[in-house]
Amino acid sequence: MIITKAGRRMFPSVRVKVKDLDPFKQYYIAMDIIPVDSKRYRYVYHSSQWMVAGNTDHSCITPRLYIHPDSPCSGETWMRQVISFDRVKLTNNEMDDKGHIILQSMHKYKPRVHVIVHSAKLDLAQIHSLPDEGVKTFIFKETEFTTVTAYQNQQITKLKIDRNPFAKGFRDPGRNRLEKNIF
Amino acid sequence: MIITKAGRRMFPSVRVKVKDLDPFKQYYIAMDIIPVDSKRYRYVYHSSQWMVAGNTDHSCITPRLYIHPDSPCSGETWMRQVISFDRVKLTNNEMDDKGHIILQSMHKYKPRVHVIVHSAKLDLAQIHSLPDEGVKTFIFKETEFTTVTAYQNQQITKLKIDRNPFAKGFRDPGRNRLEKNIF
DNA sequence: CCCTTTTCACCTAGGTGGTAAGAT
DNA sequence: ATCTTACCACCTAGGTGAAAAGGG
Repeated sequence: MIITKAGRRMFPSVRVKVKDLDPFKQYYIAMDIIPVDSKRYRYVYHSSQWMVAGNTDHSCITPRLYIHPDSPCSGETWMRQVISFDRVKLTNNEMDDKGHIILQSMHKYKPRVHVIVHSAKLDLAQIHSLPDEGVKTFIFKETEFTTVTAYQNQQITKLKIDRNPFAKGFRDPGRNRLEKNIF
Repeated sequence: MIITKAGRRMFPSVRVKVKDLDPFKQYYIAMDIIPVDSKRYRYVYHSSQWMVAGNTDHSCITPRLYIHPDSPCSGETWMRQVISFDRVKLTNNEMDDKGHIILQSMHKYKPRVHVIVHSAKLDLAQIHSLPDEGVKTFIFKETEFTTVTAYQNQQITKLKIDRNPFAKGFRDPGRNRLEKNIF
């Protein structure tokens, strides 16, 4: 996943469905992203894989919480829709003041989804960390990813270009012909 | 104000500041638009004014409520910002299903702003009408306007073009030269 | 005749990876 | 040598009034 100073959307975006909420209770739904380990990685081109390239200490950093913009909302409404986190932005700027999720490049991460029971004390404009109770957290192994500032191999670049509507400008078939003719 | 079937933004947008809320209570803030009278108007070009052109019965129509997208939010947060209704859309389509505010063309209207105390029963996704209590309503005489499907005189057209960033394409000075040379 | 609808060029606003220069 | 930054062309997405066509 490319991360920049200004912030880039996470793509493909995390999308979930929820069940077994109380239809009449109010919930926040939120996402954060935590390190998979404390390793720094580098991509070894000739063997086409990520290799450990050192250690990092994530221990003192509390990950930022991204509250889904529909929050708070009734259980009934949440359960009726696919919940998409397509507007969350990732940044490598540790001083970010736009509320984006801050990550370090060349590290492995996994998103978490939190379902938070609304209580009178919670304010959408002020929640910056998870409350102590009333929270259920879910992770999905298949959503793990590695952060970069530029893609390291052409398979991932192609995948991104083919799937993301905003990258349609790079799908020009003439653009690929050159590469294909190399073979 | 131009209204269309698809819905157009209200411009200039209604912007308000609020004071004397309880900083720790939660509030919804909403807008609706009600008729100034039950008259239909037409614009008389040679006298440059709107004239009564018949009666209409608005009595059976409950105006649609536009909930400010930041709702619900704490009094403290509401008071700290200018509250702008720049995303509300107006339509002349009585069958509209996109939640836009429905108005009739060639009528006079005035926006109202409502400050609504949050109660456990209120759900952002389900409020479609004003609750019976816990509501304070404000009107501002200077926000009255007349609806049209095409502008009736060049002063208002010029005002709209000059102020709205999306109409910059019509500001081209060459465009006005033709009209000016008529005199 | 008067008002409405449809389509359009021309904007704002913002999301892509590429590329060359910069930084360490 | 390796990673990052700044800027770019090229997209998506959507908000303007103009103009011509439509409708009663």
